[in-house]
Amino acid sequence: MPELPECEAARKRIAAGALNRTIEGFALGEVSHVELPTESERKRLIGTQFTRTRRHGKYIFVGSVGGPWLHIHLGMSGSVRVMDTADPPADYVRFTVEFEGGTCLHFRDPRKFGRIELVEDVDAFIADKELGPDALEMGDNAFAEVIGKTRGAIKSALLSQKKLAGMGNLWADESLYRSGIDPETRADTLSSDRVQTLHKELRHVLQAVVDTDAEYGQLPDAWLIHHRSDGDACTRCDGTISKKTVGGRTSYFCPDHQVGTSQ
DNA sequence: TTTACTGTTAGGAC
DNA sequence: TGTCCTAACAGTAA
Repeated sequence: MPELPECEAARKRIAAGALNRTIEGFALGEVSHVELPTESERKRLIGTQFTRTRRHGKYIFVGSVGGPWLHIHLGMSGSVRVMDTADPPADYVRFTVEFEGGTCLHFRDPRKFGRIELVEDVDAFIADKELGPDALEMGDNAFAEVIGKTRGAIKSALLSQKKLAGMGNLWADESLYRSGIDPETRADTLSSDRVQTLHKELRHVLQAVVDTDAEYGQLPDAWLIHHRSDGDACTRCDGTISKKTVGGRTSYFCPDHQVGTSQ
């Protein structure tokens, strides 16, 4: 379930279990329609070790000083796990990095929207994709500037990886819920106070989820994440949760306390 | 059997 | 030129 916090949890799992081990080989699962490193790219990595990780938004990188980076994007349903080679394999494993000593890194991807590729220069990659600043590292002024010149819905703006990298559907809804902003509100009509509130809540949401390693069960029951269904009681007022489509994505919100900008 | 889905992106509309 | 929106991608689960 990969938005920024889920990707950060994945990065931490890789950093904890897959660094400083010599790469012995790779295994491919059922890989039609999945973007993976070519055979010659895989050969380049054999005998080397990963020594560091990076993450920008939803993009995860594993690499070594002077060597190429393995870029991992989890797509809509991807996940990674460090396992013992002897452990029973999970379903939908598309790609496995096998390390010396019986450890391996599994990339699972049921819906095949994820991808793995070799990248020489992470900063150039980020520039090439035109990604915005990482959502957790963006400054107040930069956030206000980007939101202030967006004419579309605020929800769509939050989801645009070119404006800020890392927000996804769930945590965008959660941030707007806490901020009392209707997801359909035109971004450039929000007062600077409301933009500042939104930025504060957005960071709070992402950081709190990062702190639980994206274990949703550890998040407070009052969070929208536990009430994403039509007709649930709002946990912040007397309203009722409803849903609508904004920018082509389902948005859960409370019409009583989440309001737009009045004329 | 039908419908929805946590991400990205090409192509078209404005 | 730029910004925004929609549909499509593939597979599963409710």
